[in-house]
Amino acid sequence: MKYSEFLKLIPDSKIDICRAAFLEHKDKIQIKKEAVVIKNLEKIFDATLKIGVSKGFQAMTMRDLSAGSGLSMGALYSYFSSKDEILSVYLGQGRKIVKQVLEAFLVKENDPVAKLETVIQIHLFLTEKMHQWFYFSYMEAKNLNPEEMEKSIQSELYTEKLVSDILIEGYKKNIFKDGDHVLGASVIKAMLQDWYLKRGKYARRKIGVDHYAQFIMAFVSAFYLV
Amino acid sequence: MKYSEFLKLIPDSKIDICRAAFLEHKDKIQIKKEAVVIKNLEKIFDATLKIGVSKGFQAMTMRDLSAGSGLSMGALYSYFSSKDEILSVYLGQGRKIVKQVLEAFLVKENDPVAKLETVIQIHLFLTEKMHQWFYFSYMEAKNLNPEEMEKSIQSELYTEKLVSDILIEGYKKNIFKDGDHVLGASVIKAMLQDWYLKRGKYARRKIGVDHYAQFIMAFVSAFYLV
DNA sequence: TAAAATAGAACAAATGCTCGTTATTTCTTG
DNA sequence: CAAGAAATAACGAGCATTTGTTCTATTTTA
Repeated sequence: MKYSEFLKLIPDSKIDICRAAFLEHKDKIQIKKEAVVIKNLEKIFDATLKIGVSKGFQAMTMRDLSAGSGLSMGALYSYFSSKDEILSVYLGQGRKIVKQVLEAFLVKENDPVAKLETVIQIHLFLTEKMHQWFYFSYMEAKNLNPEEMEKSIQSELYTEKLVSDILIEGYKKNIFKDGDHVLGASVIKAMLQDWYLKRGKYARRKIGVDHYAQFIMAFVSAFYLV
Repeated sequence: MKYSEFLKLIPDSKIDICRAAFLEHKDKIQIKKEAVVIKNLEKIFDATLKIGVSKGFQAMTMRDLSAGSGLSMGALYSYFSSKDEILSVYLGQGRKIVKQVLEAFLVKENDPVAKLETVIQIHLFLTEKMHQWFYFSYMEAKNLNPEEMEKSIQSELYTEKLVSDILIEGYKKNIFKDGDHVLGASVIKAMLQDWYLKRGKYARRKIGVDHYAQFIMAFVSAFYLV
């Protein structure tokens, strides 16, 4: 699959995140009308991402966010009860989308090689589409409270397990070589993460996501295909 | 080479960093006696690393640092003129050590395969020994001023170039396959970085640095060896 | 005892958050 | 369908606290 095809197949993640955040936090948000909430959550999350990526969440002040989102301090606090809550909710909702999309695409495949290619591609495509969110999530996870941080770690391990399960299945079907598949998955994950952690570098070198996906698949295949 | 052997071959990086920092900033540091400076720089850097890794440099206050290092606020400011300067100096000195050690080991090798193995091993061993420094450096680089940030990026690209040069040399000698060696080096770098970015995960799984180095070498060899 | 090093109170600026007020939208009623 | 009333949303100055930094007083060292 090409990235361009992928884009056509998935809904707009931005609005999804805002709608889901509203539904899940309806009781905490002091604003009642859905349309208003979604419109402003989008402003808040957009500004959080923009400022957060450029100077870090800790360094972002509520005044920065107010200026960036176009909402007053007071308005911000009628959507979220604290600065930290913005981070928690935003990262939490993003994680859900990631899980949903990955599973939706993986369920279509049966062959281990196709599954491996799919998980590599879709992970890269997702991180391409939401690259700022991923970068932000990676860099700011340590600023979350312990339980939210745990969720973040679990989310990482979940993706890794998707990969290691595929490797193990492939080995059992005599398609992949034997080996430490957990460590293998870990290393593959590292390569996938590099795509959004070093976005600027790859852009400067004019390496696109389709090319990167194909390269990673070749790299991994060389080691695992029998 | 094993990590245990590596450790015997290199001097204590902690004291090296402090001594180098003193020599280079003698004029800026208001304290005159070298022994005093080095003793206290070590306390300051240790505390910076400890607090910085756990809560991030931005969130670390000078009072945290004062408590953590056992020095008063006044004392801290007779070693550094600002909080940011601590970060700049510490990261800068660390980068120097990394460069020195990598080059010292690489110069001993001639064969591309041996060079590749060396750069993988030494990079991993260095990041094992200084893993907190590397993690801290990676996470806080974006909080540096533009010129220091540029140095940080250059330092990353330098390591990558070490790898890509080896791959290209190996290709010219018909030992390695053809391909996009810059992209290859980039991906190898990502795997190397994972070692210190996910230190906790590997520790929990009881995977040691020697085993990880051997795995990465096998992974890379499968793709590159003709 | 003079120089060097450290201490920690004091200061201005900045920060997260609150709360009384104002503006806007929606509903009610003659 | 007005126009007043009620509900909802947005505003932003102000509060207590915390922050990086400075400065003078004190202690330590040689």
